[in-house]
Amino acid sequence: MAYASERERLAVPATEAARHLLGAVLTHDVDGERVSVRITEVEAYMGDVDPGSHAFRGQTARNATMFGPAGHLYVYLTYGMHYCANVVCGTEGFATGLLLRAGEVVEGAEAAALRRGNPRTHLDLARGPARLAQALGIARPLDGADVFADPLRLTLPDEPVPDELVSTGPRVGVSGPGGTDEYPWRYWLTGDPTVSKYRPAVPRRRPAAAAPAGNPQNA
DNA sequence: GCTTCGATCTTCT
DNA sequence: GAAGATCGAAGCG
Repeated sequence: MAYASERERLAVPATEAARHLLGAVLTHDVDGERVSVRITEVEAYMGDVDPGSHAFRGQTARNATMFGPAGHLYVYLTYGMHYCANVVCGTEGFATGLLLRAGEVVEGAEAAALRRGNPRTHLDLARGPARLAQALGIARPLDGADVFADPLRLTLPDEPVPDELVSTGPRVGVSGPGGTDEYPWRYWLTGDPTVSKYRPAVPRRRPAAAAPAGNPQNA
């Protein structure tokens, strides 16, 4: 079936697979409640050569899925409260993947809005990696799931998106090497209204000094 | 409208 | 013990 060849289209470097994934539709079926998202923005992570990747320091229990075969979902919790989802690409063992950064809900918008709580507009339903995951109902138990098998279903476009419709740029939220335009590994559909706004990576400020000089408590 | 900050907890050093 | 592939609300102009 088409499934085998669709998986093969992801078994290439993430920078290439990105053009297959843009415009693709990811569906998640939870108890008959289906939400589908058309992917409009992705970010490539290139395994152990990529300082911005979770896999940079080698395989751990958390990122094991990234080291597996293409076409599986790597789901992780970030900042203690948000889930993000990657589609694993490339060759097994090389830990490359594409972070789903943004998309447009094309099916099940009501269910997605319910999960999201308080979206301002339809476009906000899946704009941003954590929002997209939440709209689709993706959480940790889906880590390692096959995107071509229940309860997920990824449908790639018949043909890769033409280059002229794809923009590239620096990655978002990645600090240090790998976050600059030295690695333009963020891809989006040019002009798509659901693409998340670019925010430069800034290290969070440390909490105010734990022991301020003038504090009497600090002896 | 844009900028800044707090929430919250897992994972790795 | 510290940082992190984020989001949303509050504050300010």
